[in-house]
Amino acid sequence: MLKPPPIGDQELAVLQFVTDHGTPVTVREVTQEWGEQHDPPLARTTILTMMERLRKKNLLVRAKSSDDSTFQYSPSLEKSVLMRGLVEDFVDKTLGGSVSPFVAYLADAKDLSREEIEELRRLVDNLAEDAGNAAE
Amino acid sequence: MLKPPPIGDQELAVLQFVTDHGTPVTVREVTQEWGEQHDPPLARTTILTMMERLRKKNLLVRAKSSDDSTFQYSPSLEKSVLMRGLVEDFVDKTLGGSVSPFVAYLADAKDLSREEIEELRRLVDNLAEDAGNAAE
DNA sequence: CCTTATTGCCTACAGAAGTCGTCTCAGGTA
DNA sequence: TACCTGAGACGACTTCTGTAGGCAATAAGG
Repeated sequence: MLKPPPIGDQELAVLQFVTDHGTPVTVREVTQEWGEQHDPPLARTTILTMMERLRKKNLLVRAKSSDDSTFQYSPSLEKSVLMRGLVEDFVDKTLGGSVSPFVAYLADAKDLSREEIEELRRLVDNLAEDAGNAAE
Repeated sequence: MLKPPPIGDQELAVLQFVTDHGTPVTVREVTQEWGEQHDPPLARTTILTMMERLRKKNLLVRAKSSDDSTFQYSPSLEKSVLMRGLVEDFVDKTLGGSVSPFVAYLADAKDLSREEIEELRRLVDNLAEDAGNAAE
């Protein structure tokens, strides 16, 4: 798992759609529910191509529908895992492994909900605790 | 400034190098101090191309060196501003505006240094404070 | 059986990114 | 002056992404 293949922006968007959809989807569904309500609507084949490319990258899997007529695509990773990978990648590659810029950004560019802040705080507490234990 | 042109990974790496360098740099310096210690060392012209492309994107500026023989490149954005832009972009585009995935990532992918944790805590405290004030 | 819509596959093409080779020009220096 | 060198400009080639047209097989109707 040394080299997660890079994903294009649009590819990612499709992947997110499929992932968020919950149940397996067909190309047509993605086209209609996602691609068509786009500034220039995306052609069915465009979606298909992207989904196939995602499949090559092992981010989607597909299986024949029950009536054996079309393919149903599903994400091969759980959303949380996917997200984590994305974040990890970003932190590594763009932020050079340091997480502070991320939080610094949050600190003055975003207005987080109270819950989010609370979550962050809890998280940091956990972090500190773990680090403390690990250091023993 | 609605549309910051996308930056390639390698381009970004160069930009980071220049930004972190502090003082203006020449193409040769970047080549020697950064490009050459790469798995396949990067040719001078490669660096030059990337730096010029970055200049087209207004992320680098250049000026003749004092002896008027070469160009000195400097970042056109401060590091913090650059970082923030990158993070903002990522949060928007990839995380769909939500920070929770980031938090989730931290929650179990971390090995943060003690200093980093400290910094995080400080930031979170600030966050909470600001939110409190802003909520008035 | 012939026609038409649907699905999947294959191919293509333009634009960005990554990587360089080559050309040219300003300076030195023998 | 003739030649070598460092620096920048250009152009070229490759891969990846985004987008899609066309074709073949299959299902659905007459």
